[in-house]
Amino acid sequence: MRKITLHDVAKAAGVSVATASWSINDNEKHRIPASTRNRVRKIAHSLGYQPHALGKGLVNGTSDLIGFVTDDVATMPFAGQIIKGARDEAWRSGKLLLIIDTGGKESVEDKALAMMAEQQVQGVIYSTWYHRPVETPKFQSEKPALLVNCFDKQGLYPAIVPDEVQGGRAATELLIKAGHRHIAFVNTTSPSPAQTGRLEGYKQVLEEAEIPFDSSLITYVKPNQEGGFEVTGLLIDSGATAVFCHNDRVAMGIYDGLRQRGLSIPGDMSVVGFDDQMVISAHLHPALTTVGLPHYDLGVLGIRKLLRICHEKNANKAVSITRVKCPPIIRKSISELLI
Amino acid sequence: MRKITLHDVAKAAGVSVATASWSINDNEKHRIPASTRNRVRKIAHSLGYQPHALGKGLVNGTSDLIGFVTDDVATMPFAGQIIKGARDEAWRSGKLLLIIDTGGKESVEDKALAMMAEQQVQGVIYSTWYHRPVETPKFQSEKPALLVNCFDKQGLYPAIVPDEVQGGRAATELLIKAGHRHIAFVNTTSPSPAQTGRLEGYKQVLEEAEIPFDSSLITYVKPNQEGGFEVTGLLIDSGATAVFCHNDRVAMGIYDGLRQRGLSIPGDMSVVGFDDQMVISAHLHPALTTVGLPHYDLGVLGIRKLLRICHEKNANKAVSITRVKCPPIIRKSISELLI
DNA sequence: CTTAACCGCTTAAACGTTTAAGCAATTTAA
DNA sequence: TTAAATTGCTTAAACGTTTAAGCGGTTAAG
Repeated sequence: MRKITLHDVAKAAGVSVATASWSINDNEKHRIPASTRNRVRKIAHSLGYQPHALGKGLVNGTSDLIGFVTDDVATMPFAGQIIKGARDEAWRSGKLLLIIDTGGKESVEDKALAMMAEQQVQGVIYSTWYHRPVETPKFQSEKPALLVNCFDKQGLYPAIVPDEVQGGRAATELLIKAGHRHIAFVNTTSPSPAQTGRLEGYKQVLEEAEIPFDSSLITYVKPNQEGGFEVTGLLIDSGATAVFCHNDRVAMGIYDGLRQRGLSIPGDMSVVGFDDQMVISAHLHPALTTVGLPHYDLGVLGIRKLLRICHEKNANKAVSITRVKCPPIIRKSISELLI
Repeated sequence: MRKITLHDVAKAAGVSVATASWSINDNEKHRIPASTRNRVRKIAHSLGYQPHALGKGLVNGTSDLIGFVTDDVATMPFAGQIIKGARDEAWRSGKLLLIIDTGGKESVEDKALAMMAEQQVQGVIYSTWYHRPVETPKFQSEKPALLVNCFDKQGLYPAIVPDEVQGGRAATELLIKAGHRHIAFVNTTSPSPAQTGRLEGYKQVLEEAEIPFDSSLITYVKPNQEGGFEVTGLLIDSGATAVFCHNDRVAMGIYDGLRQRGLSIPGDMSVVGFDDQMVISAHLHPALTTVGLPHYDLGVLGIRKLLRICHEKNANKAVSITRVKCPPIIRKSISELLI
């Protein structure tokens, strides 16, 4: 049984292919009377007609695919939310995501961008699993492109990233509002927008609360469980009643460290994480109060902006960085301090 | 600047499009003398010619995309390895993965399968984030299809799944070899191939070691941290010296429970997990010995099998389920028992 | 010396769609 | 009553490839 083409539908309906095409798609220039349109549609459906994306794409000059190049979907799993957001938003416009993860290899990345161009994608989104500056990707076509969860050092493309400063503020505010005044900050040793942005937010809020900045409350560790575990001693010695951790994994390590010393959370120490890495944060004892990364929204906004650029021919060339809010997630790891 | 087509290349090289096409692709039926071929290729390259996947696909009757439909990439992150494996193997044959995750919604799934058909994919892989039986997906074309990490209840399609029985054996053997005789098994309450398979493996190994099966050592809990935490009491009372946990999250809960009672791992209790969920298992104190799921391999084998089916026209219709080994991952949570 | 095979290439059809241009019949405007 | 506009459609070109068929010219076989 051969595949049903538009031709078959047209013949069955006793009209030309042109009429069939206009009937099935709502072309605004060529209005077809409802009677014909419905008849053709009914016949198309009864024959089991399925449009042929390749034929369509060939004449339109573009497929209905949107390229999504990322360094690694799988490794840092919670970043998969970016894809989810992008997929949902793309879906709403009838577009499909063509995802390639490159494993961070530049050769793969170049090939990936070339393949996207070959596929005649509508545009390309370039995304990373953690927020960072990147070398400008070598987009292989003149199609629109933008960066999500990263930004190119030369500032040639629009970018959408989490607002690290606001995130740092949110975390610190949670502790301040609970009455804490001696708030340690366990930062990461890896230079990144997160490292500087969250610290900046922390400082801002302290200043606004008129708490003098005390650099002995700031420590730098590897951003994982081991880092948190090892810094616990210093943390206790510092006299802090609360700690803002660079991320949930560090917080998890500190949980371990405190428990090993017989200290309780939040009784002896209030803890705030960052990232809202569900597998961890929601299931620690007690559940961890943290700040989420707006991954889903990054994806949604990325596609939305990309499609907007696709549609406006008169390219609004204002290349800008959009910062998206990081929401505080309140659970059980902060104690209200009596003042 | 218009896009360079094969036509442009042909004209520049002073040959026909046919010759250009044969020169650029290595067609085995039509050999073109090396001199011509190299000349054309050089010109194509210097003009910056990029093949047009849509034109190609239209005449070939298929795109170079492979459909990958999954219920949820993002939620259960470690399953992203399936995609990684699939992507790597597809890449080796110059194919691209067209991934759609449906969020488990049937309406989305049906639409997704329809869209894959529209895109003229070479074939479709249907995958789930945990191993389970599924209703037979409504594949919308006669293209090859197969299931990965799941199998259809009617057995209409080939499937590739983890070997749960062997995994259960592997976990239990680790404990037996360390000298344990009283081995508890904290199973999940959710019915699944994992639930029955791992138990079966546990039983097999016990029997082979001539340890009588003791049903009081088997408990059933929700497969997460809370489940593990809550069962810790029972576990201690059972007199077991070791516990095989349905998964790493349960193990994490048991870590918490034991620690809260001042018991140590592996001194007071040896623990084996399942899944090798890196964020957890590699970073617990002590690092968790567990059994990995062969997600990456599932992906690789899935694509390999799919492409094989694509190529053999004389459809070898032997619809079979392939079971892939689950490797033990040895870390620090088992103590050698002196016998 | 004739016939057949081969070489290196060209011509042209085909894949399934969209859409500009055009045409006959009918309606509207003047 | 006639010209102009509108309606409802058709024809045919175009998108960028692949590939079957064919065509002169050379070489090999008999």
